[in-house]
Amino acid sequence: MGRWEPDAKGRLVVAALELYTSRGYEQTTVADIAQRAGVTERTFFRHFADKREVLFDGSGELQGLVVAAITGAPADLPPLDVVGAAMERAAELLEQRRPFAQQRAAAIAANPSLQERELLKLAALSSAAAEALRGRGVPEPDASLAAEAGVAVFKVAFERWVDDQPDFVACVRTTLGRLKALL
Amino acid sequence: MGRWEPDAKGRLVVAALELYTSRGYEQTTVADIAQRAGVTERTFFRHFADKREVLFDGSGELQGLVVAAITGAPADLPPLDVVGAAMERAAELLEQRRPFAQQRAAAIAANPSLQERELLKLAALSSAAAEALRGRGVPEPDASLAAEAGVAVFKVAFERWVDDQPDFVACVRTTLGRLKALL
DNA sequence: CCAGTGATGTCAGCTTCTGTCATCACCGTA
DNA sequence: TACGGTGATGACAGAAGCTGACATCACTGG
Repeated sequence: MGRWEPDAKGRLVVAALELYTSRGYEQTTVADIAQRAGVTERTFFRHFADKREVLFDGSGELQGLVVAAITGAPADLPPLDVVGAAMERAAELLEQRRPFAQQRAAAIAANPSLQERELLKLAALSSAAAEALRGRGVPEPDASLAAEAGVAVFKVAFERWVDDQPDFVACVRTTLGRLKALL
Repeated sequence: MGRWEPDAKGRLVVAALELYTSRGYEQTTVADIAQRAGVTERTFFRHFADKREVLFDGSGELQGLVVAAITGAPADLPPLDVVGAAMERAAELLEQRRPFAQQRAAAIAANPSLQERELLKLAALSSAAAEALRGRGVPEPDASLAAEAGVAVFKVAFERWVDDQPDFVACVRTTLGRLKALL
């Protein structure tokens, strides 16, 4: 055994989610989270840039998956379907952690500060997707529009998946279908 | 003349935008803004919920315009065109204040904290638009998707308008056209 | 002339977040 | 075995964001 218990970062994530859920984000101080995780407040800020970021540790991984899927998609697939297929890849990450994702989504839905951070992560995802589309030769503004539309599909599909639709890929497919039908 | 100079709120907005522009959002303290506006820090927080909100005072007005436009649109117009037409109504607000809007957009683009707040306002706009569409009988998930797509069009069109395309309505029209072509 | 109202000032205090230095188990190397 | 470097953590001070409580005082209506 080391000098400290291992995985301080993971303990901080769990502690934060528990406290955000039970007493709410605003009523939770970083000192509370740190104490529950068995570290000091200063250590929290070494692992996470701020009090919100503790719930968004996996966003980089998700973005990497999506970008790779866009880059590796068949060359003749239309932009919107490329992004749609890439969003389906997110299922691999999500389905494994369904209970965590649901509890996390509930905490975020309950607090505007956390919603802001979520929206920023989704905007970053959209920018990265647009960049990947441009790498495939899709011009502007089509790349940005397809990326934004894809993220919109993701948002709606994710909401349905959290709200008891068990198959995320199916959620994305039907949602994308509805979007296409709108025109 | 009253006990105090009138329009403290307006002076705070101007002072904040000037300071965010010249020395940056993070390097500006609320005390700086208040001093430049000739009030105390406490008065700043009476007019604005936090340091970011000072740049988003007009967002409620914009949302009201858009919702009214959706509610009052011709009954047979397809949802996406309803939202598109509503976004064009934003031109009335924007074209009047072009220099202000440009300087404000530059400040926001330079700082992630301000971007978060902007994204939250746009998400609120999207929610309100979806609600207005539902009021017209558009079912879910079509209402949310059309609203999200409309906001995506707004974002891209706004970016082009700020970047020297003088006619906002034209930006919305051509951007919406590109989106439709994607499907 | 006077009481009520509303915008502001003053001040104390909590929380978030940062900079800086100290500690000390672990690891590779001599 | 001894020893110096490394990296995660603790301890502490302090700036800045934000809130609650109370005081002030021009203005307003009666």
